[in-house]
Amino acid sequence: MRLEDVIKSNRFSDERHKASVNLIYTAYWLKHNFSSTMKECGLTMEQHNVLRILNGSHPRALCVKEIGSRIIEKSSNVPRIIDRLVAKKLVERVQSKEDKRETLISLTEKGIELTKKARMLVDEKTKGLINLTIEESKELNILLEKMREPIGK
Amino acid sequence: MRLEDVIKSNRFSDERHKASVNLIYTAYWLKHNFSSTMKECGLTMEQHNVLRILNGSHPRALCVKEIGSRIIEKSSNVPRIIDRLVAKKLVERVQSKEDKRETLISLTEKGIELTKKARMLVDEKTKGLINLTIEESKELNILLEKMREPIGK
DNA sequence: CTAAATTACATGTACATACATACATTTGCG
DNA sequence: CGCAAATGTATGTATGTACATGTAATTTAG
Repeated sequence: MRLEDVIKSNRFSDERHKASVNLIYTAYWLKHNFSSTMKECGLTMEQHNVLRILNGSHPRALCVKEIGSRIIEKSSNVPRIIDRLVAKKLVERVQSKEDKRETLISLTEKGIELTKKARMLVDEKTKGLINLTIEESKELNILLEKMREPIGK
Repeated sequence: MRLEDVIKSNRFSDERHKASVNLIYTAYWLKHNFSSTMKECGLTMEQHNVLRILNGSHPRALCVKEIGSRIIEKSSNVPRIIDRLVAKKLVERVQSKEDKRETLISLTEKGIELTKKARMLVDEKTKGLINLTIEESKELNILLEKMREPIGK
C-alpha cells in the first residue's frame, strides 16, 4: 500500500518530511507483522526481545541493566517485562552475590525451547515479508545511518 | 550513533535483517526526538496527530472514524485520545444529526492556536534533525515503498 | 572510616497500543 | 414493514512507553 493511500493525504512539505512519515509507517508495518507472528508463541515483541538477548548470552545470566542496554527501543521498563516472563516461567530471577543491587536473569528450559520456536517463526516471516534484495538492503542501511548523523558534523 | 553501538551486537542474519532492525531503531529515534519537541506544547505525538488531521479539514468537523483512517499507526484508540484533547479544551465533540452514531470532532480556537505553534516547532526540528539531501530522501522513499510491496507480486 | 553521592532495581502515574466486547443507531433484505 | 446484520463509538483489560520517585547496596570523597 502506498503511503498516500495509508494516511489519505499527500501534503508533505518536501521529500524529507515524506521520508520521515514513510519511515515511521514502515516501522509500524514491520512491527505489526512481527507482533502477530510472535503471538503464535504467546509472546509480545518486547518479551521476545528480552528472551533473544538472554539467549545470546546463554548460559551466562545478565543483570537488568545489561538487558536494557541491548534493547532497541531504550528506556523501556525492563523489570516489568521480566515480571511477565517470570510469571510464564520462561526466565529466572536471582539476586547477585557480588553486587546485591543486581538481579541476574537467565532462561529456563522452557524459555530456551520457546526462544528456538520463536526464532524459527521470525526467520520464516522475514523471508516472506521484506521485498528488498541484499543490495537494496545495503543502500537502505547506508541511508538510515546517514539520516541519524548529527547535521553539520 | 551506529546501529551496532546502539544494540551492542552485530549478529545479523543478513543485510535484510539488519535493515529491519535499523528501520525500527530509526523510527524510534525519530519519534523520540519529535516527542520531546511536542512536549513543549504539552502534547503527545498522537494528540498532535489528531490535531493536525483536524486542522487539515478545518472548519469541517470529522467523525472519529475519519480521524482514525488518517492516522499513521492504525487501530489506535481514537476516542480516548479525543477524551484528552476535550479535557484540554483543544477540540469539541458533538453528536452528528445525520447519523446519531457518529460524533463530530472539531478544533476550538485554543486548539487552532496550539496546532499552529506545534507546526512551527516541528518544522524547525525537522530541518535540524534529518541529515538527508532531497535526493537521498527520494531514494529512501523508493526503498521503503518497495520494501512493503507483497513478494512475488 | 563515615557521610554523601551514585548505582541498580522496583514501583507509581499518565498516556498509548492491541484486542475484545458492549451498546445504540442505521441499513438492508425477506 | 420488521428484524438481522453492519456500523460507529465507547469501554474494559493486558501490555508497553516515558518519566518521576523510592529504596537498598555500593562507591567515593573528605
